[in-house]
Amino acid sequence: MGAVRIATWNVNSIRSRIERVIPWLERTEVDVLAIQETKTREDQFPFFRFEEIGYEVAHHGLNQWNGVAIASRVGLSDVQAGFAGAPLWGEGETPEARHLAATCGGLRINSVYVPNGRNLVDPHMDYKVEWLARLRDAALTWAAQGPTMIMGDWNIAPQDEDVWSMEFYADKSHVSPRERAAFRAVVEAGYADLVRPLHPGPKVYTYWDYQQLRFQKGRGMRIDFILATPDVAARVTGALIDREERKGKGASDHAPVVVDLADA
DNA sequence: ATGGTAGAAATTCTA
Repeated sequence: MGAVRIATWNVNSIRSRIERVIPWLERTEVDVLAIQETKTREDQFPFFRFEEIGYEVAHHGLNQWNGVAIASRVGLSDVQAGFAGAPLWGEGETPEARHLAATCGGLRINSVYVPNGRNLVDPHMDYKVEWLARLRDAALTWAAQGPTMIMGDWNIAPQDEDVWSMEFYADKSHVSPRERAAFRAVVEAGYADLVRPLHPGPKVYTYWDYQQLRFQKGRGMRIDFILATPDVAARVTGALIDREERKGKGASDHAPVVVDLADA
């Protein structure tokens, strides 16, 4: 496989964002895009818009919440929705669309949308930590099977420098020791952060709340990550957090994160 | 001025 450009992007509704996503794909020449928060059922996903510009798409969406997809122009096979052991949500044991895997260009691509813990004492926080623990178990298996990438919205800021104010987040979700330990455990299952070495902080963010002019004020969080096994990490030739896509009317609250990989 | 932003769907939930 030759050089490839891989990206992840929480689009916050694929239907409301499609007129940004399609031109962005064409402009940036991304070969594989992992998408999170499609917020749509299968029958409402705009498959044709991707197909008409040369991408195959796999999507996993159950309702108006969550939803993950992978678009690829370097092949897309062995699609798997959900990983083995993934917990169900709540008393109702509701399945949620938070993981999709496919093989693209010789790489095993995992698009993940980690649950939002909401706050430190919410039941969603226990669910989040459990979900990450089970992801870690799956990730350990994947790392032994071949070149693997796990990318998406992790809803965790692993380091203090990954938020605009630790004082603001001190008693909130995303920065707690539990969440950070759960993220670190996935990394320690055999993965590297492909972007941080090229774009160290502080003040490097991938998400800015829509409220309070957070983007304009530079008040963001780094919560979207591309992790990969060492064989993939050794191929990285460049990385970009595309802040331009956070600008203007109709932007997602997340920026796309992009890496370039050299020939295998 | 008791709000604030955005999206999906249904009069509220999620982030």
